[in-house]
Amino acid sequence: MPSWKNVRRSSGDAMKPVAADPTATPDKPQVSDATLRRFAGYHMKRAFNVIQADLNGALKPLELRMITFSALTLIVDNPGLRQSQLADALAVERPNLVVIIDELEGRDLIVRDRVPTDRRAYALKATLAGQHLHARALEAVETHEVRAFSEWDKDTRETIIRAMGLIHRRDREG
Amino acid sequence: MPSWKNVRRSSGDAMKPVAADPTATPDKPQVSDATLRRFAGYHMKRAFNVIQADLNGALKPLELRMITFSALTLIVDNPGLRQSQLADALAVERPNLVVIIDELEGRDLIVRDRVPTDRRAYALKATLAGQHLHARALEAVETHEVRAFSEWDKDTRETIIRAMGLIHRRDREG
DNA sequence: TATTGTTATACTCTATAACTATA
DNA sequence: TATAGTTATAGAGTATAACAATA
Repeated sequence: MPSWKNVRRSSGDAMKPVAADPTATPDKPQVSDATLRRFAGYHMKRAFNVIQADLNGALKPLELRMITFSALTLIVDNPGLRQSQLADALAVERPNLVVIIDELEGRDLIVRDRVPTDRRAYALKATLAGQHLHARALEAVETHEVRAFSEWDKDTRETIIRAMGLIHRRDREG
Repeated sequence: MPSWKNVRRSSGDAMKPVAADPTATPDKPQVSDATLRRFAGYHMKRAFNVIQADLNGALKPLELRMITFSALTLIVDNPGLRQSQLADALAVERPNLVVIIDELEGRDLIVRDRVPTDRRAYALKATLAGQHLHARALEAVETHEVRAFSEWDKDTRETIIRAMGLIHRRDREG
């Protein structure tokens, strides 16, 4: 008799419905995710949602989110960066970057300086306040990463970073 | 002289702005993501965006998305599943699941059967058409995974699945 | 009282077309 | 003609409060 646990699928019975066990306990039966669990994409989605929510929580006291933190970081590390370069580096569409920059500029964390040699473009620079907030945010994110990935040993962490890098580098270049 | 490449930060110079190199070539200078690159969360976000977009492309011919594919899979594997259980298994809020179920039901891929013993609840079951579409979708997703993760060797793939599993299981249970 | 499914709503993220001012 | 930044807009995804029917 099929049960909620250990449901397995093969090409042979793929079309045969597996009946729900009517004698299962009335309190929550186990839901089998045996099929989905085979896919790395499924695990990535689930894990990333947890990480992102958790990171945003860690940045909330500084009124930053993952994306505004990332933008601020790139501006601090690359003063004079233009919006189009930043959009490209963050893999964000230019129109969507505008509101992010507006937000950071409105809080006086960065400035939009005109580029004298190209009056269409802005050179983005962090203000002193922006640099200070960034330093605090960096600490918060570092603390978060240690906590969020505490179950991972060093090798696992390096494998993840290398493997994820392969994916988005291929997308960038291929 | 600081350049766009190889910008590194230490606590000592964290507050000192690194000037943009005004002599950099007018064509795209390199943007340093040295700081961000240290964080696993950053790599996960970038990689997951690529994978999700790619998977949705693979499912598009079947008019499914990642979330509708996942829902259909769980219903096929667990006939009689209730919406609240499915929402829980998918880590989706119940209100948001309603429209997903509406969509699958509207396409006659699943049915909402009343549960005789609890007239508040629905027992979700895949129709024959739903089972057929699911079998085709499963093939598409399997093909996609082989292609999407072609740079990963078997060990890497297993490490990812195990490591990601640790994150969302902790979230689920802790 | 508590739970199942639902409606309404809102906020974020993402994606595209079209405009302006410059080059 | 092409590019940088902008506006407007639309579609997903996600989250919460509150309701009707039922337990």
